[in-house]
Amino acid sequence: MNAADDVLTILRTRSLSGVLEREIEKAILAGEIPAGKRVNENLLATRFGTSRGPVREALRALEGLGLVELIPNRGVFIRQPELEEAIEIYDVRTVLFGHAGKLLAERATETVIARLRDYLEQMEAAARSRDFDSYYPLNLAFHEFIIDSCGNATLAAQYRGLVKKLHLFRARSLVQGGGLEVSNSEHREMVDAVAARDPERAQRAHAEHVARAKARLIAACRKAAGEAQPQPN
Amino acid sequence: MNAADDVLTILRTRSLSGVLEREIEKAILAGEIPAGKRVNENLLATRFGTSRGPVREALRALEGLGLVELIPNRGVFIRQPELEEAIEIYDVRTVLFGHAGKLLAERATETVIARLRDYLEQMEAAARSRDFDSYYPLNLAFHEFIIDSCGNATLAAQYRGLVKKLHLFRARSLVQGGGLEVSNSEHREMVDAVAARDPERAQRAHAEHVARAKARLIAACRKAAGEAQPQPN
DNA sequence: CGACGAAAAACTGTCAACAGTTTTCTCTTT
DNA sequence: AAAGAGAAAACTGTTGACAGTTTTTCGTCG
Repeated sequence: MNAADDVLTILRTRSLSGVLEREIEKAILAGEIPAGKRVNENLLATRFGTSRGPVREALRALEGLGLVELIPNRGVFIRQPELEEAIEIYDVRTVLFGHAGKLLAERATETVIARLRDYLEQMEAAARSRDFDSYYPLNLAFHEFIIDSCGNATLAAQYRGLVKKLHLFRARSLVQGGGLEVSNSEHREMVDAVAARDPERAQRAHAEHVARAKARLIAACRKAAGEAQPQPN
Repeated sequence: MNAADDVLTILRTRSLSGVLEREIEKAILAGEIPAGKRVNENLLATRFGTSRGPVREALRALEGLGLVELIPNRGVFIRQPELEEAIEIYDVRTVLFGHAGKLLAERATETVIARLRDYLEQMEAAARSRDFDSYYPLNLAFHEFIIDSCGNATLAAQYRGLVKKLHLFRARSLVQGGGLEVSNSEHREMVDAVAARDPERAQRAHAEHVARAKARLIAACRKAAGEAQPQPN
C-alpha cells in the first residue's frame, strides 16, 4: 500500500457505481438486508437516488467478490455460508494468518514490533477492566495491522475477503465474545514469537489463534444445535 | 463440487452477462486483448452482438475477481502484475497448495490416490517421450485434481483465482517449460507422501513444488533482465 | 520541423423505457 | 375451507439515447 494505491482508491470511489459498491457492501455486512433474501434493485436505486444501472454494476462487482449470488431472472441473493463453508473459510484463514505471522517474524521492523506490543498492552488493559467496547475494535485493528504489515498485499486482500464472507455466516455472533484473557494470552504468544524473530513459532502461534476461534465456533454451533448434528473436523 | 453446483453454474451461464463474463475472461487470459491496454466496451458489445450494459456488468464482475482494473472516465484496464506481485501470488499459492496436500494426505480415499498415481504414470510416460504437447494439459489436470480433491472448495476457489491472476503476468512464458523430469520427480514425492498418509510430508512436498516454480520464475526474470535488478526473496 | 492549442471524434457514465419472466393476488371449483 | 388456475403486479434483463469526459486530430505559431 503506497500513495499511488491511495489515489487509485479515491478515484475508484469517485465513480457512482464504485460508491454504490462500497455502500451496498456496508449495508450487507451490517445486516441491513436480510441475509439470504433477494436484493431489490429498485429499492437500492431509489435509496441512493440513482438508476438501476449503477446498482446492477455494483452488485456484479460484489458477486465477483463472493458476497452475493446471482440467479438469472430471480435476482441477486446475499450469500449465506453454511457451517461447512464457514469451517472451510476458517481453515484457509488459519493457513493465511499463520503465513502472515511467519513473514512478520522474518521481516518486521522494530517499529512494527513496538506497535504490536502497544496494541497488546492496550488490549490487556481493556481486558483487565472488562471494557469490551474498546477491546473489540482494538482486537480488530491488531489483526488488520498484522495482515497489513506482513508485506504481502495479495495475502492481505485474500484474507480480508475471507473475513467479509465470514461476516455473512448466520451464527457468527456465537463466536464474537471468545474470552478476553484467553484471546489475549494467544496474542502475547504471537507478538513474542515475532519479536523473537522465530518464524516457525510465529507461524504456529498465529495459525493456532485462528484455529482456536474456529474450534470455539464449532463448539458454539454444536451447543446451539443441542448436540443434534455431530460435525466433522 | 456436487450436482447442485453444476446446476447453478449452468444457470449462471444462461444469463447474457454471465456468458459475457466467461467469454471476456477467456479472451483476456488468452491474451487476445493487449495486456495493460484499455478494454473497449463498444468493441466487445458489437463483437458479442449485445449492448454495452451486459458488457459493463461482466467487466465489473471481472473487476471483483481481480482480473481487470477500473479507472473512472478512462475505462477498464487489464491488470498486469509486476514481478513483485507475481512473487506475492506464488507465496500465497505455495501456502494454499501445501495445505491442499496436507488435507489430501488426511482425507484422500483410495480411489483418489489411485487416480493420482494414474496421472503420475501418464505424465512420466509423456516426459520420457518428450511429448510436451500432452504433458502440459496432463500437468494442469493433475494440479486441478489435487485442488478439487482436497475437500475444501473455498481453498480451491481462492487457488484458482490466484492462478488466473498469474496468467496475466507478462513474463509467465519464461517459466512455462520448467524441466519435465524435475517437475515429475516432485510430483512423485507429492503422491508418495499422500499415499503414505503423512500430512506433514505431503504439505512440504506440495508447498515446495510451487516454491520451486516461483524460484524458477525469479531466476528466469533475473536472467532476462541481465542481472540488472536484484530481486529480494 | 517541432510544439502548442483548439476543435472534433471517441468513449465512458448514467438514465429511462420496454420486453420477458417470476411472483403475488384473486377468483373459481371441489 | 383448501387447492388450483388465471390474471395482475412486481421485478429482472436488455436496449438505445444523451451528457460529460478523455483522447485524437488537425491547424497554427514559434
